[in-house]
This record gives sequence, structure tokens and C-alpha cells, in this order.
Amino acid sequence: MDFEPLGVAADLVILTVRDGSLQVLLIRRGIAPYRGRWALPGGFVRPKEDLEEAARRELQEETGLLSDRIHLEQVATYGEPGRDPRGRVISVTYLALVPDLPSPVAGTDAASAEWVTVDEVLTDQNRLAFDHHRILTDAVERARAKLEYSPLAAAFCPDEFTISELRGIYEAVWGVQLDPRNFHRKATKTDGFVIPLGATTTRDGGRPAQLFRRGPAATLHPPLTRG
Amino acid sequence: MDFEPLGVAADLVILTVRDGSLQVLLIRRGIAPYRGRWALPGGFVRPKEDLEEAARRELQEETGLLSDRIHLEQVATYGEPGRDPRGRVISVTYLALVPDLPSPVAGTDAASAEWVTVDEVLTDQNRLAFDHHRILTDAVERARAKLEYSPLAAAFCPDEFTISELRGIYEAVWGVQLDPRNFHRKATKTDGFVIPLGATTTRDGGRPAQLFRRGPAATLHPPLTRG
DNA sequence: CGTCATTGTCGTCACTTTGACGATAAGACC
DNA sequence: GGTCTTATCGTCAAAGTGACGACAATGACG
Repeated sequence: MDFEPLGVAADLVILTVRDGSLQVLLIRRGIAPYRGRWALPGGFVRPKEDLEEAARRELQEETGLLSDRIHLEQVATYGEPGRDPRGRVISVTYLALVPDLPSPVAGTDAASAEWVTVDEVLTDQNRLAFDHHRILTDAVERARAKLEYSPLAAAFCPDEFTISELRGIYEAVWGVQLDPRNFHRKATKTDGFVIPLGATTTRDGGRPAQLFRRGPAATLHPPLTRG
Repeated sequence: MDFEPLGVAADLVILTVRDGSLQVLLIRRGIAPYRGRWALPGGFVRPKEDLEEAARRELQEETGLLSDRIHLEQVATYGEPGRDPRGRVISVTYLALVPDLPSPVAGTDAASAEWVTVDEVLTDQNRLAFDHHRILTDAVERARAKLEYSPLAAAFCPDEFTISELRGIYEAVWGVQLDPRNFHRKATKTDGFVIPLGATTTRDGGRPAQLFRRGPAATLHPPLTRG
């Protein structure tokens, strides 16, 4: 069995919600091709390394996050010939959802890594290197869809969060305003979505809010609805 | 840039509904490894060939289907080292949904290809070669989930179909019984799901049924619900 | 300390959707 | 004509949804 020369890369769409907007972690390419352009973090899968393992390694290198507790999910694989001028490269793309990080970006490549608002990146077709514009589009669409029927939004939150903070995730990702009262009702009544901790916090100002943890549900019944 | 020796394969989970049950097209392997075992159809992606192009080529080779009109969608990529004893092979898996074919299997490998009930295959962990049990499990779960919020069920039907036939798809894929009256109401009222043709058929016996075509909707609002 | 602004949480109400099921329609077969 | 089968319409109670009023509990400010 002989193979054509070909590389397999694990690329990452790392999303977070900061200051009320959905943001993606980009790195500025220091070498050709696309030198100086922004790109999704990623790198080649090593021999004897599993795909997801490679993605977690890249995630840690870029963000310093202990990736055990980070939601990471495969989105799609791109392999069009010519998508990388260096040769045939198959890109397996993973979506990572991380809470708003205290330190901006603590990875090894910190100097050239930056959080950028997704809307801003997507309005310019040529902002990103390779076919990363398309990859980001697909990953964001996946994230938006999954918020409806999965408890994924909680992956953007710290361990303990308030219903308002959770609502803020939905509003940022979907780009809509949600009624606080109806959202509160649905989030707390949906089976296994959130678990009340008893404690409260006043970090959002106003009346103290209950703190919650993520619940055990894998899917939401009934789903949350967009708009 | 140098690469480790590595192959990329496009594997197919081809599903149909026959005789009221969800079935998958399997081929019997004629060569080692796993000689004599059942496996998902598939093959290596050629140089200069796009991933989906490879999948469509395999689909046509196996089923003889002009793949233009067939729903084909990427599901996931598997690349665990050791999943193929011959060497490192990355498998990009596609899900194809086809109507009940008049001719059983008309492809080149027809002699060794066969439709098998999904439930039967999945009850035996060792029926399939490689990690194809896992791949099939993932693909079927994807199909089941997508029926809820996408008009995908119509991809299992011929161009013209009755509401009962459509309901039969849901019942076979989900393995549940649905109320004909409520299903009829929801299917016909959901925006853009099906378009009435005016004509009727008596092929299902009983009162003549209206014929429909697939509508333009990309997602179903509201979604159909399982059970 | 009172007032106000802010956010959280509970309730209400009209409307829609859902699931269960009765009833009738329109063909085939005898 | 009966009877069987499947199609399709209608009804009704229960549950869910979106809009919004009301009140609670804090901090900020005078």
C-alpha cells in the first residue's frame, strides 16, 4: 500500500463570549503562505497521535487551557485539492467553547494570538488565510444550532453562573435580545439543564442572583428557541 | 514539508428504508484485513480528488446511483492510530440517504453487496470490520436527529410520495409508531416541508392518497418530535 | 436613612401547539 | 351492498409560548 504525499491537520475554532459578543481566537501567521494574515490556530497531526488528541494539544498550546474540561467537538473535514498551496492537506476542524478567560491568551504564541469578534471577521471574506473563512462560517453555524437543543451554552460559562449570564451567552451567539423573564422560566424548568446551588452573587449588580451549575442533560427538552 | 505515510479514505453509510425497516448497504470484504467480514463501502481518496467527489464516486460504484440527486452529507472523520492494521488511514465518513431502490444493488461489486437491517448489524459489536460499528452508530444517530428539524426524511422517498410513506420513513428510522392523523396535520402544515401535487394514488390500498413533492424548506418549523 | 436605579424572580393571560382520539371519506375486494 | 383499508378532517383538554405586570433585593447616592 503506498500513499500520495499528504498531510493531516487539526484546526481549531475556539469561541468565547466576551463583552457581550461572540469572539474567535485567531493567530497571525508568521510564515508563508499567507504570511501576516489571520488564521485559525492548528497544526499537523503527529504520527501515532489521535485527531482529537492533536486538537487538544493545539488548544493547550494556544490558550494554555487544561483541555480536559473544555468542550471540544469535531465539526467537519476539508480536503479540497489546492486549499493549501504547500501541497495536499486535509484539515479536520474542531470547535472549542471556552469561558471568558481571565488572562487574555496565555499560550506559547501569545504574542500573535488575539480574540476577534466573529461578526467582524465574517464580514470580510478575505480576512482569513486558506479556506478558514468557510470553516469559521460552518463552525459558527454549528454552534448557533446546537445552542437550541443542547446545553452547550453552559460551556461558555464559568463553573458557577447566573441565569442572566447564561442568557447573555444566547444573546451574544444568536445576536438577539431575549426576554429575561421567559428565559429564566425556560432555563430553570428545562429538565437537567441547570442545577441551583443555593448561593447567590451580586456580581451583575442589582438584586442578588442564584448561582447554578451545568446539569446532566445531554439534550434540552423542550429546546430553547431563537428569536 | 514532508509527510508521514498516510492514506485518506472516504467511507459511506448508505441508508434506505425497505419493508418498514432502516437498512444499510454493506459489502463483504474479499481481501485481508478482515477478509470475509462485512464493512461499509468506501475507498481511498485519489490525488486531486475532493473528499465529497470521492464519496460520490464510491456511491456510484456501489449502487449505480447517479449521485447528483442523492442526499450526501459528511458526518465525521476517524483517525485513531491503529484503526487500520495496514497503516495510518484517516476515514472521512459520509452519510447517504437513498430511496428504496428498484434493483437491489446494481454496482460493480454487486455480488458482494447487500442491504442489511441496521438494528441487526448494531446488536452484534463484531459484525463489522475496522471501527465501522462505531461509525455506523454515529451516522445513524445523526440521521435520527436530523429527521426532527430537517426535511431529510423526504430524501428516503421517491420524487412523489404520500404522507403515509413519509410517516413510514419516520417510523422506520426512529423505531416508533406515530399517529397518522397528527402526523398528517404536522407534515402538511409545516412550512415548505411538502408540496401537494393534486394527483392521488392508491398504491398503499384504501382511500386514494394525495401525492406530494419535497418542499423548499431547509429546516422544519416547528420540528417533528420523536415519540 | 430614604430614594432611586438596577437586576432577579414570580405571576398572569391570551394564544398556539400537542397528543389522544372520534368521525367520516373514498377507494378495493367480496 | 357490506366490509376492509387507508386518508383526512375535526374536537378537546393539556401543555407550552410570548408579552408583560408586579414585586424583591441589592448598591449608589444624596
